[in-house]
Amino acid sequence: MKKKFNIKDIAKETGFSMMTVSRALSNPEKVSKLKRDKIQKVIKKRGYIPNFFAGNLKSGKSGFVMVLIPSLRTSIFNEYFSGLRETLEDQKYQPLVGITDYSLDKEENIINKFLGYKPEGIILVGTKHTKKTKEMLLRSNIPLIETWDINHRPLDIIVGFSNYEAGYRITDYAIKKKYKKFVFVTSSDKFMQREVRGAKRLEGFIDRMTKENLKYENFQISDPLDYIRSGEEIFSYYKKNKSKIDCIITFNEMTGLGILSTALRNNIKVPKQLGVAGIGNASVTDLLENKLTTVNTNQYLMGKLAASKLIDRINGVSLEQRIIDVGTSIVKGFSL
Amino acid sequence: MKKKFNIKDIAKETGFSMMTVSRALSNPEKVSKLKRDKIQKVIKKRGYIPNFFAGNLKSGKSGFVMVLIPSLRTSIFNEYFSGLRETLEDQKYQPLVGITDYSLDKEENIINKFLGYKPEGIILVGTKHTKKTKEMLLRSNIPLIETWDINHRPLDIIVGFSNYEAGYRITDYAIKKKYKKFVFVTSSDKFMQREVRGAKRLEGFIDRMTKENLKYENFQISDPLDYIRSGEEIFSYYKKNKSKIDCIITFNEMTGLGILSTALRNNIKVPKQLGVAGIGNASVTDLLENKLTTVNTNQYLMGKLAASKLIDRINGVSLEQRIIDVGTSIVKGFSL
DNA sequence: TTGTTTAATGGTAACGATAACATTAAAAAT
DNA sequence: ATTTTTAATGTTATCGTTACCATTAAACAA
Repeated sequence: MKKKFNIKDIAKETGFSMMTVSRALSNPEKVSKLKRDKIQKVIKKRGYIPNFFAGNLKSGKSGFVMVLIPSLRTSIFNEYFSGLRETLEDQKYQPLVGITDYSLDKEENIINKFLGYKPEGIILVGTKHTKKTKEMLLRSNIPLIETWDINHRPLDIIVGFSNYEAGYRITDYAIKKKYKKFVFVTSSDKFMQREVRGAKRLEGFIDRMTKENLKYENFQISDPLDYIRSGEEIFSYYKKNKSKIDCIITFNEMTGLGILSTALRNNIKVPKQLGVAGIGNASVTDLLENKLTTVNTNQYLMGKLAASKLIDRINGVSLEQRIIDVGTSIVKGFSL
Repeated sequence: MKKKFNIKDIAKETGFSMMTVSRALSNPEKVSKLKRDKIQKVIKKRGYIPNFFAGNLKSGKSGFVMVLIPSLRTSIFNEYFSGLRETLEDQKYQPLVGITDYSLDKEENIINKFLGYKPEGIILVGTKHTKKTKEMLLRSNIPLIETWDINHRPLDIIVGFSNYEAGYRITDYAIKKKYKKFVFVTSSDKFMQREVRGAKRLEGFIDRMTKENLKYENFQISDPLDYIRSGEEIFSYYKKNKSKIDCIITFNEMTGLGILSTALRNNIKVPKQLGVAGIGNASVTDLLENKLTTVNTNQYLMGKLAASKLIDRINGVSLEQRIIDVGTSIVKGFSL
């Protein structure tokens, strides 16, 4: 094994003490320029790489921020993650990324593991967590942001939007467009236990429907990650029940794109014959010729805001609000 | 500050030695069930969280794998990253994600920083790096995979495909479809210094063109990350030069989707009046009603393969091949 | 001049875990 | 009964930094 080169060796080679070398690295202004330069020269020449583990161990500061995301396989969370990452990076925090696959149990496991990296902050998606997750989080006493949803009892701070409102709003918009016969698409029950936010969107839809005294169906797709296939599933359901359906609203945007694209390919007249809308606006939503009508949930902003509130919190800045609503708004497309 | 609870405290509380506790955590089978259970009970009761930094420092093993990606803002790297991540996670490795924004200098900076986390492996996108990057990587002597490209002088191991071939192949396909007047879209020169892989795709295009004695143009978009706007830029160029263009090939898939969608929206008859093709197949490419013809570059497979080769390498498994080509293939859409 | 502040440096003791070796007791082999 | 092997545990010495406190010299003030 290669012999490691460390601060001690630099100290020996320069003749300075270890502390001076350590300071030259982390508090350069506390060391005379002369020594700093000599130290830098040796570092360059020998290719010294500091060991963060040692530093973190002693200082107790890791620079890590735990970032948990349901998935990065589809593009749903890309903008959100970019917002987070850019802001964290600007402030010299290193995101530690974990993928939960929409599973609260996986979330629990990852949190349990990641706490060992002594993150200085935590950013989660969703406000629903297992009991043990909550216990761990509270016990750890680490600044925490929950995102992508709103409730009135944040574990620490929430930066999100109301999924209920999103469902309600797009439904309201569709009703005003005179559609009468609705289908709301969610993932299968099995998956829905995970997809908490989808359930809230459905609730919003149902409430608006009920208010109008309209009937509706809830169609469930088998694999929410495969939106191409989902599109086909929904379409074949539509074909069988054409007379009973004039508007399809999906619980997320990728599924909306899936059914929209399939419908167009099958020469359905959208939005005349069939209205289609989704919820959420990953930037791909404006790609289709027949742009998807959807609900803007401000992912990028939400990411940026979540990160900056977290950093405020880490730095002990006092916050006026613990619940920050980034809001939702209709994105008018052509599909509805 | 909250008092920390560590192995020493568990040792005290159970009456066992620190080593027994340590073993109960990392080599449970080496500790009698009786003690293990008691230790587990205390851990649960007190919410003990191990400190990875301490462990890593002593053991020299971090469990980290450095994963550098040009961008996660668009969906181009989603599948690749998912492949990587899933495989790494299966083998208990924790990806440490860095975003380079397609910049070789940023890549250098991130590598320099991340080496401090003592990663056990490194996975990069691309085979072109700054001189200092190469020096650092070689000096570090850490198993390394380069991806998304092929050359014959790998720093360590390459798992990729030929971007030249991808450009050549889609052009060949387009020529066989009888298109004659080509535009190849890349990003602006400024950006192209970064977009090494785009340049190679262009080369492949040019070589195929030259062979056929066909003339062509190279149009450059201003912001490759904004494919909606790129679509409009390309389209307005097309409108001005309609008579001189019957086929547009873009250096990546998102830009291809951008121009395809804009063209359709403007009632251009694709593929009759205008052929459109991209290179690369993020799963969104099949979304459009008029599905994009493109080149499959096997991202998910490449990710999985890169990760598993890396792990082999970490484990000292001897490899027959240091250059692994995942290949490319035409994805027949309707746009060309 | 003498006392006081400031800047630059160094010595020592951790941070919290584990590798490596040592020990003991029990089980197996002769 | 004695030796050998195995399993379970403990002791000690770090891993590579930085916090903390001490020291020295120079700069400034009274």
